[in-house]
Amino acid sequence: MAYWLFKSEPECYSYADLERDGSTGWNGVRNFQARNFLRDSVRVGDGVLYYHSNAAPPAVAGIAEVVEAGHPDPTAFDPESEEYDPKSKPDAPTWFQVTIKPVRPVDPPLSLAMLREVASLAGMELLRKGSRLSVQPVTDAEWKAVLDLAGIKPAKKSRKG
DNA sequence: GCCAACGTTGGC
DNA sequence: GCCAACGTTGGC
Repeated sequence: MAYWLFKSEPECYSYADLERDGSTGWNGVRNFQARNFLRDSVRVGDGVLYYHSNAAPPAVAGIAEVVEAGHPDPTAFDPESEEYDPKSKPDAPTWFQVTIKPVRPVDPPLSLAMLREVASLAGMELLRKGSRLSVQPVTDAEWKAVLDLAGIKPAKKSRKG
């Protein structure tokens, strides 16, 4: 079980949009490092911090969960899509997506400014100067700290009976 | 709107 | 393989 942070501009696709849709393919990622995470590392059941970039304020707006691991991003094959990439072929896809579902909103959202004030998050990729990675790993400690700030109790581990 | 930081492209 | 030019990201 691993944790991730996914960025989305709320004008484009917000956490509320995810709740409305029930689940979504995280498509349109066109960065190789992020692609590698989606293709190789993100697993079913992983936790996702849903981050609103280019927002006022930029903030973690929700918690999501991975329901399908990496598979080809269909928008890359679609000439009608803005994300179309003719170099990506169905038999040799370049771009991948995972499918996520909403778990619960973070309300009020945890703003970037608030996260910067938390000592235990000082090493977080999101807070690194110049960080632009749209799919990034989150450590166990960072995940716990963020959920704690959001007032969310960690999910009970099923106890061996 | 500004601009720093970054990733990609392409000439050589 | 280098690196300048360019386009994009994303906070402010």
